[in-house]
Amino acid sequence: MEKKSIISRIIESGLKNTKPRVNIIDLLEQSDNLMTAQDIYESLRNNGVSLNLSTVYRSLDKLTENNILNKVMLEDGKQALYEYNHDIHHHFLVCKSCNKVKPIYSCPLDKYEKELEKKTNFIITGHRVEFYGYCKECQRKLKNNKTLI
Amino acid sequence: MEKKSIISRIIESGLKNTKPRVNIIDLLEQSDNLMTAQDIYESLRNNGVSLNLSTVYRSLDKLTENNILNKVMLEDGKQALYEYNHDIHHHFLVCKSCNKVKPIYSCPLDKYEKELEKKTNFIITGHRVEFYGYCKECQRKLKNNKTLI
DNA sequence: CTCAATGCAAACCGTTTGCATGCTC
DNA sequence: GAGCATGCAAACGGTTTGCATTGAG
Repeated sequence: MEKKSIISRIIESGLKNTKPRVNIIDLLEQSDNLMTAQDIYESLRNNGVSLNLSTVYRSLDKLTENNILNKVMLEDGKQALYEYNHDIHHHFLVCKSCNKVKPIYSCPLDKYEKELEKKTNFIITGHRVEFYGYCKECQRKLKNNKTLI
Repeated sequence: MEKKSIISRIIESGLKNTKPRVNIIDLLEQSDNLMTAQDIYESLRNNGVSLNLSTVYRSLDKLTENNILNKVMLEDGKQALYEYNHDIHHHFLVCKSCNKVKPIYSCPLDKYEKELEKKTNFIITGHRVEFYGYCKECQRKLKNNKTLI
């Protein structure tokens, strides 16, 4: 994505256009993986961008509030992950060995959600789905090591 | 559940039968709601059981490891919740207003999971699903207050 | 008697916050 | 120039850990 469109996305949200915000969005938009605040901080520092961890957290909060980014909490609950919000509904496939997280762009829950609303009298506004298992690479590694039960 | 069967469940797992463990299992088995470590700690204290928060955490760890309890991390990621493990596959319906968590004992994902395994070459060992929304009571309250957007 | 479990206090670690300074609009 | 954003350091809060003591098997 061009810097210009990143900047206009920030401004349209009513936020101020600052270097840390542009850099964070740019990084996440280009990243294949979800990243933690720490990941982002280190990655930017390593690329010569000087900024503070608390700025990263504050930026992530603002950008998540404004739907430019998504915040994701996986099962372990240790630390939050962030991704650029492409506005495409999706879920995740998480490898329990290497911890890689792959997005899945199909969702089996639409009909089920409607049924559930009727059954429970809830208004359902969203859902979260994750699949846990072992990716192809780790299956191979673990088979060789015989550590996969 | 009777104390006796709680104790035998502990012993069968190879753990030692101690008061904190029996009390924690007993409490969670009878609770309608998921509880945090802090909840458990306070509830037991209020019932005259003297024990330490770190004992609660250590017990919860051991009991979760041994599948007597389940540990659940919701979207906010603030604190872990625990439930007695009835060995029935289920998911949760979470009210974003009152934070109540209701188990749902149906699951729409079995077929989908198989498809996904083929498509992605993952071995899938489990999944997690939560629905977020507003429960009947909170819908009413919020409608009156006009604070539900 | 041995080893696992507990109590207590201190550490941990991801995240948040208060305050002075800087920068965007 | 006004008000939001940042840097820095300190606080927070849930959870974990080291160590001496207790208690189950």
